[in-house]
Formats: sequence, C-alpha cells, structure tokens
Amino acid sequence: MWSNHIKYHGLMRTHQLVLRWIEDQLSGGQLAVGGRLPAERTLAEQLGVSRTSVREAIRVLEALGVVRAGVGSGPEAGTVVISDPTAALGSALRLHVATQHLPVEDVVETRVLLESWAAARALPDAPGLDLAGALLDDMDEGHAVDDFLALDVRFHLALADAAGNAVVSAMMGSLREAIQGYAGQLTANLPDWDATASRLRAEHREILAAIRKDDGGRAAELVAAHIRGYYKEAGLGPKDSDPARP
Amino acid sequence: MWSNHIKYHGLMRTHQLVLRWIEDQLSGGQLAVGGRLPAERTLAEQLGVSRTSVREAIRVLEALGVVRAGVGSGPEAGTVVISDPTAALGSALRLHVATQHLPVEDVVETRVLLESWAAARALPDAPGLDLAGALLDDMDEGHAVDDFLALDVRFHLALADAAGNAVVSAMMGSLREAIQGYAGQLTANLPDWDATASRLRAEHREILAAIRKDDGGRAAELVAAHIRGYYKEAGLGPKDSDPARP
DNA sequence: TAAAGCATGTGGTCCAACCACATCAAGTAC
DNA sequence: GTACTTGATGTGGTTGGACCACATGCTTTA
Repeated sequence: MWSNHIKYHGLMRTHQLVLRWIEDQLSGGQLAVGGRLPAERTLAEQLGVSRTSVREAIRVLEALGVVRAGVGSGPEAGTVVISDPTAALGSALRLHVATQHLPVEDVVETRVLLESWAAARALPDAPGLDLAGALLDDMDEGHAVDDFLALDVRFHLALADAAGNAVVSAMMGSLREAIQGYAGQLTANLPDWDATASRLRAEHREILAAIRKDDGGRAAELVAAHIRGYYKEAGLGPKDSDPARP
Repeated sequence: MWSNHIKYHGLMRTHQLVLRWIEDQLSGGQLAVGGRLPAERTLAEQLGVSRTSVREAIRVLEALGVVRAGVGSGPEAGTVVISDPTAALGSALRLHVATQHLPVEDVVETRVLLESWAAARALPDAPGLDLAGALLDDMDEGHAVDDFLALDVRFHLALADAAGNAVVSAMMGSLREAIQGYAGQLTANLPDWDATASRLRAEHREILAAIRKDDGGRAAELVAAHIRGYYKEAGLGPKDSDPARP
C-alpha cells in the first residue's frame, strides 16, 4: 500500500534526488552561474518533495561552493548559483586535517608542489602579476601581522592565477585555507616577526622578478624554498627523512 | 557542570553552530574516525537547537566525507565519523566542472602534474607498487571496457599512494572522479578499443618498471605522456597554444 | 529449543507554523 | 509635488511534532 505522496526514488534519499535534479540543470545549461534557483517552497512543490529535503540539498550545495542563499528581497536575495570551488575544497581539507587523516606536512608539501608549478608556468606578461606587484608594494607600508598575512595570501593567490589553471588555483587556495589557523599559530613561535616579514618581502620580490624575467625554473625553486622556509622556521618539521627527493 | 546550550549566535546560522561544535570535537580529539556522533535528537537537545538544524549540519559533513549516516540499530547504524576526502573533493570538482567554471583541460593538466610528481617521488620498494603490479596482471585477462577502466583507476590510485602523500592521493582521486563521466564518453570515440587497451597496458608496465628501477624522472615523463595521450586520442584538445611549456 | 513477535532506538521524511529580513508600492503628511 | 511612513509581499531561517522504514535484541510462544 502506498501513501499519496510516496515516490520511487528507492535507493536514493530525497535530498539526493533534489541534488541530482539541480546538477542536471547545471550540466544541461538551464542553470548557470548568476542564475537563481526557484524559491524553496516552489522547488519543493515542483519536485513533489518537502521543503525540508530541498533545504538539505541546498545546504550541501552551499558547502560545496555552488550556491549562495540570501534572505529578503531583491537581487541579493534568493538562492543564486555561484562558483567558489576553493571554499568547498578548503572546508573539506580543514576538517580532514582536524581528523588527523591528512597530515599538515602533506598539505604543506602539496602546496609547494602546486605553487612551484604555477611559478614555473606563469608567463612574464600574465595579468595577475601586476596585481601581485601592487600587493607587494602594499606590504612595505608597515602593517600589523594579520594585515601582512592577509596581503601575503592574496599575493600567493595572484601568483597561482598567473599560471592560468583554474583547478590549480582553487586547490592552492584551499590548501592555504585549510592550514590558515595552523599557520596563524605558528607566527606566535617566531622569534622576530619584523625580521621574518622583511625576509618574506625580499623573497617575494625575487620570485616576482624571476617570473618577469621568464626564468620559470628559478622562480619555482624560490617559491619552494620560500614556503618550506617559513614553515620550518615556525617549527614544522618534515614528515620523512628524505625531503630533498625531487 | 555546564550546559552545552549556546545562548547567542548572532551572525551564524544554526546549522553552522552545530558544524562548529562538531569540528571542535574533532580538533579536540573528543571525536575521532570510527567514533559516533550523539543521536540527532540527543545532539539537538544538548545544543539547544532543533533536530532540523542538526540534520542540515550532518548533511554538510556527509557531503564533505566526514561522516556516514546509517539507519537501524547496531554497529552500522548511527552517524559515524569517517574520513573520505576524495568524495568531497570529487563532488565539488564535478559540480564546478558542470558549471563550466573549471575547464576539463585544467582538470586533466592538474592530474598530469600530480601524477607525474607522484611517479617521480614513489620509492622503488613502496608497498603500493605490489598492488599496482597485481592490478596490471589482472588487466591482461581480457576484461570488458568498464572492468578495464575500473582496474585502470585502481592502478593509478595505487601509484599515487606509493608517493606517500595523503593530500596528493586524495586530490588525484577526486580529479579522476570529477571527469569520470567525461572520460567514459570519450572511450566511445576511440576507433579501436582493443588496440588502445593494449597500448595502455604496455605504458603501465613501462611506468611501473621505471619506478622499480628508481628512475623517477623517466617515470614522470611516461605518466605525463600516458595521461595526455589518452585524452588526446579521445578527442580532447589542449587549452592553450603552448602545451609544451614546462 | 527454535521460531515468531514485540520493544527500542536509529535516521528519513513531511507538515504547518512562525520569525527575520529586504524590497517595493501605496498611502499620508507637509 | 515631495518626502516620509506604512503595509504587503516574498525570500530564506527555525522550530516542534508527527509518522515512517529499518536493524537489532529481547521476550514470548509453539
């Protein structure tokens, strides 16, 4: 005996049905970035499910950086499609680092790998480099630690963007985000922040100069040393005994 | 004895409050992989929120590969902490590829980058290589296309694991998963599957042999050519005009 | 003793109501 | 006419309660 509103989604939970529907809309082009989902109540009625299930699906998409939900009226309201892969990857990595199933050392090492590649691949006239240079000038102005680190983040992201690979950029940003809290604590261990900041600034300029001179190999080496040096100075030891392996 | 109720959370939505609580439990070690969350009703009462909000938080954690929810009684039931970063990254990448904000070419190129690195870094006596070899023997047995591809996936994952970096392994698996549907369609374009399969098997053996001989550089080159060759044969063109840039 | 049935506890789903918020249109005072 | 106030509307956010499906384990029964 079936009740009035039972559906055949046998193995699938209801919110997954909603997720599949939305993903199909995205793949098919009926929904694109900037577009808005139907209102929760409307979508629930359209799909013949409860608003609860629709909301669970939207929570998932929000966590994955695919939509943004806003209350009220107007253009900022409603559930609108965005594309922020970094947020999703960052949250996931951060939580799995919390469960200690992703060692911080591996995160740092992966960041070295991706950023070195990006530095090697970036073209001397890439648009992002101008932004990177401007950020560098900003860093000279004598900011507080937090402000400096914020600019540092943006500088590294600009470098990654210069390589022109959206996936690498997203992953880099997420790696950075995943260990941001960790890195923040590390700065407290530094013996002389001003000296460290000064060194970081100089290294930044060297990296940018190498890219501008189209010396990708040197840029990659500098980036790797820059990242490893920072975490090493702050007390993070390498995971294995052979860190110099290519 | 204090209450776990949170009386004030102005800027935060309720399910995010639950998420923060659970993440704190993970970071603090009160919750670890294999452990079970309190029952939804219990947790809702403990935190002073509705069961709905608790469920939304659990949906998010499920999407991020941090928990698994199971109905019924016994050890398989309840909400238990797991650690499956690949699932989270894979879903996120797949959806963002669907929105066309992550080009498939960038996914492939990133996979080349990560797998090349893994091949270069893998030690000749890494445990995963035995598994990779066994999978290779299996592939000779004349499987159907789908079975062959499934073994191929496992082979590449085994290679990635041999490098000993959990983050790289997770990212590689997720990249693979994100374009799995895409790659499946590509096989239909191949003029002669048997010939392709034979070539792939030979390339696999070359890669494994190079790693066994501790020739990481050659292994990396072979892997890059292996991956690029497959997608190129299936009709995926490079994104930019300078694919040979280091 | 073994099978059948019930008790318990889990997540899964739905509904109906209410709130907070943001916009816009109608009404009102000047 | 202009400027302000007010209410209507539509959005997501939250809640409590009810019921279902499922898996286990204990209790009753043949």
